[in-house]
Amino acid sequence: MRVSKMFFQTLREVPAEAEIASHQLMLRAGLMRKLASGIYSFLPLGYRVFRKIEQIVREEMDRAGAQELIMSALLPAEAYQASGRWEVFGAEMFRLKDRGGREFCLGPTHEEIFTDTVKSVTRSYRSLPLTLYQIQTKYRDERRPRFGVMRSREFVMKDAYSFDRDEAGLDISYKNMYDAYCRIFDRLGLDYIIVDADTGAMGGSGSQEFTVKSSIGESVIAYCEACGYAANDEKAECIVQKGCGEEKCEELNLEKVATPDARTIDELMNFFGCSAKEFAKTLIYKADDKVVAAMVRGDRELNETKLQNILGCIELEMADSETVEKVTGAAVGFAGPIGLKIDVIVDSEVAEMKNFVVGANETGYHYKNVNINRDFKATIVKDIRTIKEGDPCPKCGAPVKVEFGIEVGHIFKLGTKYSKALNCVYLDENGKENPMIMGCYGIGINRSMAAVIEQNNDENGIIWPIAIAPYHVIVIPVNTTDSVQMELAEKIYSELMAKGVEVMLDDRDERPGVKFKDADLIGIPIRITVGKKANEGIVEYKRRKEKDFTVISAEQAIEMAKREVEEGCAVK
RNA sequence: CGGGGUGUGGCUCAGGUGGUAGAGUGCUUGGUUCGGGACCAAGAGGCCGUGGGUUCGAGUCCCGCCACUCCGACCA
Repeated sequence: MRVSKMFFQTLREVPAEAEIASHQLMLRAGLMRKLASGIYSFLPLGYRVFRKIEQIVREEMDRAGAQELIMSALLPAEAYQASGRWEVFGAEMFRLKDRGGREFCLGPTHEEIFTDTVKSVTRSYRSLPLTLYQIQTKYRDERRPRFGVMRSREFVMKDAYSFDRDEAGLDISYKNMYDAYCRIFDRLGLDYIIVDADTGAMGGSGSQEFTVKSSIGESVIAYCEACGYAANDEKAECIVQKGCGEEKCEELNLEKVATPDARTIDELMNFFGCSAKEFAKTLIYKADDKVVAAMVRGDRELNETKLQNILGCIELEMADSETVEKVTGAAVGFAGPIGLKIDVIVDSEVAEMKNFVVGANETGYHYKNVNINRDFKATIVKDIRTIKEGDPCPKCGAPVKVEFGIEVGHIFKLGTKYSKALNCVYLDENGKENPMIMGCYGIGINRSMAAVIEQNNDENGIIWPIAIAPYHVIVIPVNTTDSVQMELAEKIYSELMAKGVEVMLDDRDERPGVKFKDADLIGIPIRITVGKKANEGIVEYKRRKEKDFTVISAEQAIEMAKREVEEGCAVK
């Protein structure tokens, strides 16, 4: 491609809307343009990268035996109503009606539609196992689109769905996808970690996230360097640290204390002059239509995902102050478990505490020396807190680390959630009907692209891995008015193309500085500069990721580039 | 959904106390340059987000709306 003819534009200044490196660079390098909040167009240069990522995903899916198809993004409501997700998705689903008033949505994900399709085609155990996939546009009306393409309202996802006869078959299909995902993210050049995750709105029995470590990531992961345990914060199990002597502690007499103006844990710490660990927070939640109380230690954060899973509710939110006052009979800030008439879910750590402080359900008062079982009863005792840096690893007990990550892939064991809801069954050898056992597997294409940039950039711009670079090589004649330079540049350009190398020729009548800056910004892995020594057939060969260049003959440069591209794109 | 901020050429931004628009960059043309975002000159490009109000007169003041953006949505 001749740069003079290319539809692209680089920006010298950082667009005001972009906060993070990948977003800034994608705009500055002219890979994409914003149309509206969370909605982007990909321009030719960006789309080339996009398609290469898609292609890697496609190759690995095919290699894993999955079959590609494509479904509409515009979907009738029925299948989602059957699975219950028409309600579950809530405001996040783009909904619309046709002229006849029938309801549709723009698909946020396609479990229901795949299930429905397989149901109508596949009847026999002989046809299983089966894995299908598509690379298709998804729509989610995000609460808050952010970070460019990292969290957008329209995005492309590779979604795959496996159908098996039994759990053992699912385990094999799942592992197969797991391995394919590792190959995909390896080929994309990403540094990632695989963590256990909650199944969330998808339902099912197990799931793992492929996460790229990054400070701007929105998922929180806890991992153990000692044993390799890794899970996201929604999932990471918390265990109770024993041996602090509480067990032997004598239970003191319950005492009601006037605590005017002390509502928050900070205020209470001041008032009582002790640490947050000696308080138990009582949080009032609305779980669908039911109101419940949940208790965690003063220094802990409640884990809403865990609580939601225990309660089995669809929606979970903190109760408003009106509800809190009605249920506790006190202003917000004085809730406690004693005398409450609603279910009380107690964190396993709180169940081990002795003589702690809770709200008295009376404005301006707290109880001290509270003890579980003597003073109140828990409806359920379970782990409902969020893991923190330094907490013991649930596998080996060593302190865990907590970091942020970008979720680029997610795999789930769905089980029969959708096949039962939509009656997707097969006949086994005995002619008996059984629901298919499903798995589903997603990769965000746009997000993966942004993640690669997050991990591969410097102050000058993007540094693409060769496998997904928009072009492999850029040839820069320093002076386009010099016919010797131009002739050599043209020769290198056409010879590289003849060898199957994707190459740009920066034939613009610009000063060399401008061309170098642009080449660095858009991150082309190999740069061949044709300058003063063109008359001797000598050029400069420079890699984007390295600081220095080497001076070699044009022939050597062509050979070297060809070899490097072959190596960089090779599939192991 | 709650709170804050911002809307002025493609991009980054100026425009006290009201008097119908500027700079830099980018773009076009000519010239001088030519190894890390050159210089000179001449141009093109804006119903100042939108609707209303105040006023002789609104980019500027008042009200509504919209869009974009940041923070929060774990406060007991």
